[in-house]
Amino acid sequence: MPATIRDVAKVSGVHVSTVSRTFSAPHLVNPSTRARVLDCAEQLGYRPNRAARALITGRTHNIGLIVADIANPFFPPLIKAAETHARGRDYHLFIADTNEDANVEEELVLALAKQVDGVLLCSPRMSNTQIERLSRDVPLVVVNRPVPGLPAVVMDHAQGARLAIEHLVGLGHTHIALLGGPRGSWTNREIRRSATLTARTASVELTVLGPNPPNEEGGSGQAEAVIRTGATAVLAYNDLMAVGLIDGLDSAGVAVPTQISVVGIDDTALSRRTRPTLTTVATPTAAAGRAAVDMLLAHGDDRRTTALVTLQTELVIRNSSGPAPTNI
Amino acid sequence: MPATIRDVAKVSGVHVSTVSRTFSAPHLVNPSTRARVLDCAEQLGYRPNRAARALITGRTHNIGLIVADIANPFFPPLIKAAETHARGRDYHLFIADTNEDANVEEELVLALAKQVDGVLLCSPRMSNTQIERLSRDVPLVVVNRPVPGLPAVVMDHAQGARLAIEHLVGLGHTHIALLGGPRGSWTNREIRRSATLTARTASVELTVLGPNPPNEEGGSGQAEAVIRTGATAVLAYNDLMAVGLIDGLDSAGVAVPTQISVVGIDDTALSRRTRPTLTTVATPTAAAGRAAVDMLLAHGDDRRTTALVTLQTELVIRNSSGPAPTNI
DNA sequence: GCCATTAATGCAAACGGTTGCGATGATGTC
DNA sequence: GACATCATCGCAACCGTTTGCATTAATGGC
Repeated sequence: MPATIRDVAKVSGVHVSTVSRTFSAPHLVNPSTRARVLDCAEQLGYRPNRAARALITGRTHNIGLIVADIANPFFPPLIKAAETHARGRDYHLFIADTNEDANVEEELVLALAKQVDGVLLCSPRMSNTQIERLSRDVPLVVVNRPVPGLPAVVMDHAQGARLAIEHLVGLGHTHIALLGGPRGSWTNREIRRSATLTARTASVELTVLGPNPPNEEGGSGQAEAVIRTGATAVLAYNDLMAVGLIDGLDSAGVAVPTQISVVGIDDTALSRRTRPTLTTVATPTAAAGRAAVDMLLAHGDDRRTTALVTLQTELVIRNSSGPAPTNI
Repeated sequence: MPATIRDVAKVSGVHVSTVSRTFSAPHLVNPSTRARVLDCAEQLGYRPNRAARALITGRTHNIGLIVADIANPFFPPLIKAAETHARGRDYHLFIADTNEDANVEEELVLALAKQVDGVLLCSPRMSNTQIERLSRDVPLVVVNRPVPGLPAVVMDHAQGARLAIEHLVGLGHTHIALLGGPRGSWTNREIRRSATLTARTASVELTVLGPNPPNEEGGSGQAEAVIRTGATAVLAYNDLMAVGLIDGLDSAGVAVPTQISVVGIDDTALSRRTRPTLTTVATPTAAAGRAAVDMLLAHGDDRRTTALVTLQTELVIRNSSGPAPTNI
């Protein structure tokens, strides 16, 4: 029913190849016939079928984007940026949600492989081995985790953790708790490593808690444990946990930030909306989305590259952190 | 490089059509040869190219999903539900963000048309006429707005507004303000109509403000105006505006809910995280996503159908609403 | 033992485009 | 005016798959 290239050819009285070239190689066709063809195409409402085109060119002009959980407020800004950026380059985005399941993840990459020119793997749960195997089927760019031999874009969490700890030290805190995230998370290891180092350098005590699930329950459930440590400040694995922790402290009658300061990571939209508003480490999620698209489009078909883009983080000071309470 | 149907045919010593049938019509091929073919396919890592298949079958097994703004917390749960539901039926989702732009919206539908079996249009900004025209190019299901002659799934906002107003009346409020949303929004009209009717029936005063942008600024910016109305309770167009309004009231030194009660609409994840937690009308977004996918898959190719699914809403009482302040 | 069925497979034409090659005519150069 | 060059366009094969039809062999009924 929809007009094909043959319909346009018939109406405009030229061969299909000429119509094809009018769209994909305009400089090869005479301006006057090109005008005529375009006119007929317009008339018939013709639009090239990109899937058919992809069959022979090998380029679909589609990009796959796989995330663990769309509903996690960390991802939408990244997705939005990637989508807009890709569309500006005439690419469309396939988006899939794995529900944090590594098997679903693998299946999705395989299913998408033929329909896209590459896949953006955000915070993958698969093993490095699995990921490397998949990279033979389709170009991959990993986001939020470095995978040896594959292009990746990561946030400088080491820097972020350092900034956060230094901020707290500057406020006079001498005992800080680190509310760790999920086991096996590269980000978590980075934060821990950097926080430990920074605390040691500043000669303050650091107590590490975890692993914990990276959501609100993972924060609220650890409120008691945090209080028991005796720390006067906490750095949480992400904003969700920080917010949950504030809730838990609130329920336990502990005031934030007067009694305990709390710092999150990610600067999700959430952090501006809570009471108190959340001091947090801003990770450039939108920039990460754009960078990932760029890397994919740049590398084209040479799958194996060691390119690693590290994006800087930034401390955003709001109301959940304050001076250490003075001992009486 | 990736194995094609011909490679499998060559290795297993049968014709390509037999290989094809092993996958798309297994009952037509001898069990023993089928086993052999499957074996070879497995060996070669063969997976059917869905785009090539679509070229001849006409079914891509892809669904387009177009939203105005992925970052709006209303959408992710809807997207997630639609994606999971679709994948369970062996469909994948193309997702695109229009940045609230009607032209981008139209362009996207056209661009996606050939690559999908249908498009889910969420809260479209286009005119009915535009939408109807597009429905000739690709099957459409509209979400969050009824379009005559097209399948649609909407929330029962009239019911929601009634529940909210009745809740406030029950708390003793006699003057309520309605913080309206964007001009041209069907949802907004529904809410206004129902709120007005309910208020009249209960003999309480209702002051309508707006139109306003449907975000936090649209709420915080109207705080002064709300105070001037003298109302002791407010129903906002959505949670985002409600949260913004609470912020604005807070800055103006007005306490929620002791001086003014605030009720939102949508029950986004946000509403549980703010202080005070937000009383709101829950709209079943996940169910809407699933219903939309079902309608699209059910109607198949008979484009024009008048099916309209209306989903029930529910009042969720939290801490931003309370008894009307007693006059001294 | 013959004929009608049926199961299993091969053949080849599609689907909607792209692209290397060759044909044609026009142009420029001397 | 002959020849090389070049712009323009048609021809046909091809991308990976499906599918109606033809072919073959095996089966069943009598």
